[in-house]
Amino acid sequence: MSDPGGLGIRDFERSLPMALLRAREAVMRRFRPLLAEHGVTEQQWRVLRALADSDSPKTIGALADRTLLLGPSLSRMLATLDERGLVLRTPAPGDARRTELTITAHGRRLVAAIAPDSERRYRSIEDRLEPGALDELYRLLDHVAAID
Amino acid sequence: MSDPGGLGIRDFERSLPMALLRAREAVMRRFRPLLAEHGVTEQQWRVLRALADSDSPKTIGALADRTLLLGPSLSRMLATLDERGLVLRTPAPGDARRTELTITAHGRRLVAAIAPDSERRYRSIEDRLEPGALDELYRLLDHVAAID
DNA sequence: TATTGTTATACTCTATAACTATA
DNA sequence: TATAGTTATAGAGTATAACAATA
Repeated sequence: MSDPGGLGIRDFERSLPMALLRAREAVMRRFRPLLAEHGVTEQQWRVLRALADSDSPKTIGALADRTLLLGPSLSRMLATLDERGLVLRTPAPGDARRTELTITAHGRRLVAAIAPDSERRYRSIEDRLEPGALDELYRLLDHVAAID
Repeated sequence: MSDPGGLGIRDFERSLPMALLRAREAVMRRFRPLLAEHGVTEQQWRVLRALADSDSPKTIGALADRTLLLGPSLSRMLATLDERGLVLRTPAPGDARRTELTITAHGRRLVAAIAPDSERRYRSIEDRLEPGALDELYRLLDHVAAID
């Protein structure tokens, strides 16, 4: 059924946003309980992961691009994470408009505490797919992400 | 860089939820302006598409599964769509607990009005990918969605 | 008792605009 | 004037629990 209602629109099952969302939901259903146990939201986890990823401090703008969060959302979230001692906000040397963000030792410990269970769940997903499926999936997703 | 911070967690770029989100964002960036022009949110569009897809009425529960929305969110949203004359809520014959939902003629006209532009944008995405990439992507996404 | 849906509540995120400080 | 970030505000969605009606 390629045009079920005769409305000139593709089948709902053939909607790329829906297919991406469904896959993401299936994955996140396995990770959300873990994040909840440690008191972090999905978006906060994105921020902590992005900061833990490298040792170089990041500006808020760079972090917003990387985590797909908007400036105002990030701004408030970072204040919360700062209060919890998970991140550090310092004025950028050389440009006082910028804020540099680094993850604290406490923040790193939180990431490290979640990591083993996270990797275990990740592998259980990988094990249910054909060999090489994830590599191919990443490749295609990167292509789609690069369209604009 | 497979374990950049030495925290036992995979690189942020190798996070499946992030890769799925990035791809979805790239796609949605092209569709959101169109939906906004017609005064529907992303989630409302999901509901209208799901209802337009078949002629058989759907219960709220079935619709929630299909659109990946929660009951309470759907409940309020359907009240709004009903007020706008886009959907119809009727008690299910035989089981008064259930509500059956159908898209109205007005709703179908809205879907049909958005469809051509939507399909055009969809094809422009398809054109930027390798031939067959979308078919393969759907196949892999379906596998991931089926893990639970 | 279990199921279907609604209402209540609190929280978070999205989105845009206005504003401050700095460049 | 442009840029980086914050604050303000409105709106929408997420998530859980409590509730009513029906099965």
